[in-house]
Amino acid sequence: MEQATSEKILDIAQSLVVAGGYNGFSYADISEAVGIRKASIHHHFPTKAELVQVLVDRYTQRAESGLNSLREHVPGPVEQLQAYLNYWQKCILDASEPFCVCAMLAAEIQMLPEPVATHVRRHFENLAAWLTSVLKAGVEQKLFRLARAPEEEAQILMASVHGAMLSARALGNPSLFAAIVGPQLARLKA
Amino acid sequence: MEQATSEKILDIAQSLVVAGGYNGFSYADISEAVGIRKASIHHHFPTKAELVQVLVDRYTQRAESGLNSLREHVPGPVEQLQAYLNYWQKCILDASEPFCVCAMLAAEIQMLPEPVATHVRRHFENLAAWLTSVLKAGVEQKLFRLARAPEEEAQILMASVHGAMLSARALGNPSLFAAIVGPQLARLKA
DNA sequence: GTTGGCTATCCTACTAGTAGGTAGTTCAAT
DNA sequence: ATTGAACTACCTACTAGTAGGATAGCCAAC
Repeated sequence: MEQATSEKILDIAQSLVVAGGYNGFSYADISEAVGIRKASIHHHFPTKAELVQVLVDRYTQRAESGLNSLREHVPGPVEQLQAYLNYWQKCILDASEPFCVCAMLAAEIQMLPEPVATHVRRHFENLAAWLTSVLKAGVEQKLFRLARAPEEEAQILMASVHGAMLSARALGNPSLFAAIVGPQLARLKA
Repeated sequence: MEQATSEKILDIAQSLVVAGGYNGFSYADISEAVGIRKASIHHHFPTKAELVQVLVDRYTQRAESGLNSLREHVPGPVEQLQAYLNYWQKCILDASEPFCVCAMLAAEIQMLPEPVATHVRRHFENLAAWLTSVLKAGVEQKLFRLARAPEEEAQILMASVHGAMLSARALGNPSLFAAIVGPQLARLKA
């Protein structure tokens, strides 16, 4: 089963966004990477704003269903959180996706087309909500002992994850991600 | 005393970088904001890469001397750290500089001209080193009790700061910065 | 079962506008 | 007289986006 062209376009565009943000790539870049003419990309995605909007939508959709399936299939809040962090650790270590699309776009949110900005904001809200729910479950089962409200601890954890991605990238040291994020999980455990 | 044109150019360029990153602005944008022709900017800064390089250099220089003067003039490691965090909290709340130039550029470090990337990396190293030294001093004076090595805690703190900036921006909630970063300082205190 | 239409995909060729950058000039202050 | 800083005018390359045509597959109707 061949992959659909529009999916290929989105895949390439996503890796380009991860590398350089919204203004860091052009239709010509995608064209070259996919092996298709520029005009053909406009056939699938009339404007750049639409392309990125669909891209972010797909990303948030996948993230949400991925997180929810973790919550269903992984036993225990501690393991769920660990699985989430492991996922990113792997992505960063093997450079398959060394940065979160939405974190990248959030940095330039002021310059983004409004619909894209809205989707990015929603991803942050979703992620915070997921982390909150896992923390709450952990507290109920006496697996976590939090110094603050679960909502607050979720925000702290999310910020640590994004900050750790940034440090790993800035210092060119992929293993820094785990070194920063590991202790943050550890200190939540009861 | 009128401000020098080259400084005006750097000021505008810096605010544009903070808003949209390296590829988020053009000489035309600066031209308009400064009230000068495009070619005149090239007189001061022949290439965009040089302009941003000087910009980052000025930024890191200021940051380093600012941090060092904190360490000299503010009594006590706890207060020094608090002063650093307060500085950013103020910048974000009054929107005067709602994001760190180097954090912004670090996100797109793969696409930056090599000399710029090097300067950005150095800022991360400098900041981590400053935080480490303050934490060490605090431990010696029994003001901090760290669960990990000071170098590690410094990385965690730095990541929290950058992640908190990102969350505040993404969610359009400036006060989120303090809500994330405050508890991180609190948990270090003995 | 072949014809004819419909649609999806991709193409060539083009547009207007913007990117970073250059050449050469003017002009005031040294 | 020289210099620094500004200017006008321009260049080439690239940007997102458009117009219109070629090819192929599918799905009737005959």
